[in-house]
Amino acid sequence: MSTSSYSSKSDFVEAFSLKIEELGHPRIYGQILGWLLICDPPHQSFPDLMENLAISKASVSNVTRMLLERGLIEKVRIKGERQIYFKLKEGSVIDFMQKQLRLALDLEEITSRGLEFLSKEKDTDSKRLKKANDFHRFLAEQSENLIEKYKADHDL
Amino acid sequence: MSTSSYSSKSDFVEAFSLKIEELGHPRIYGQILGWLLICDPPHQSFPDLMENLAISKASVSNVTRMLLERGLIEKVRIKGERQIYFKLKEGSVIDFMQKQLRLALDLEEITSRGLEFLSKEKDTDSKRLKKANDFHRFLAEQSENLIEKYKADHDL
DNA sequence: AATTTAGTTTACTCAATACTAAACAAATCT
DNA sequence: AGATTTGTTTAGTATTGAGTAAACTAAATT
Repeated sequence: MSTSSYSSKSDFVEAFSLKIEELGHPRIYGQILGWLLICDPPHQSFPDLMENLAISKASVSNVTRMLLERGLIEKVRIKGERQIYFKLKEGSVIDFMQKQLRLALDLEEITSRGLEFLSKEKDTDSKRLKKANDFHRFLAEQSENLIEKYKADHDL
Repeated sequence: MSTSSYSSKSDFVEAFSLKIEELGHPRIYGQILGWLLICDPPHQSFPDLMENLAISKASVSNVTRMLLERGLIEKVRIKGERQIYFKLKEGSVIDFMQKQLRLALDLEEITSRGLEFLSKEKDTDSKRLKKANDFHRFLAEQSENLIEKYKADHDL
């Protein structure tokens, strides 16, 4: 499987945003993140984003707000300029994936409560759920460790 | 945060399916998986699923087909009975999460191709993308290791 | 063979949401 | 103050997909 590379920045942005979209985010969410990974300069204005991604002003406004709230991008102000610029926040890639890994933690909690209920009911077969709970706890703990280890080793 | 447990099996199923739904699956997808984790007996017929989950026959047919294709459930036949039964496949919980972890691998590949393109273009700043690629490769490798370790230690 | 049972497929409805255009608000410049 | 630039909010369109009822197919029982 030789990784045939992209033939434009747009190609990368599309592939990247498609993957992000699969996770349930709006298309433009991934487009902006992807673009901010490779654009030059690293900070981009409203018109920059509108032109390069072919999206409306309203979309830039709405989606940048989402990304700001989630702490994935930040505003940049430049002296003497009226426009807002946006750039990726340091560590945003890690934060993004860390959020994904919360799934294991959530499922651990849900299965844990399920087990608690089953025990009250003296339910015959809690084996399946117990296995699931074990696995999710393991995964939640270990993946958290992974991130911490990475952060420690790779300075931010 | 004391985990106040559920007060019915349905409560568990709803909580579980809601979390699965967040991942982009249909509601019923998670409902069936959740129910098959706690139902008694572990194998369930069309009417079982229709009644306990309050869903239509068509939905049972469609969603069980999806789950079968993905290898998360399997058919059970009982001698002298015409009905099909479904049960969770052994290891389905692990398989499910392993699929989630593919995200890191996919993003590693996408960022890798992006870097390849940037290098051809002699792009000034590939620092952001390189960092992202590093991180995703780390995560893909390590999380794969985690699963393997778990499988080795916990016999299936 | 005819009828009942079991499951699939088709066609439709309904709800959610992404995205945008246009109206609006706020701030800066002349 | 008036005009222009910059960004937000509102209201509307359009697409997508989940879920179901009903029609259909296949198999087994009488």
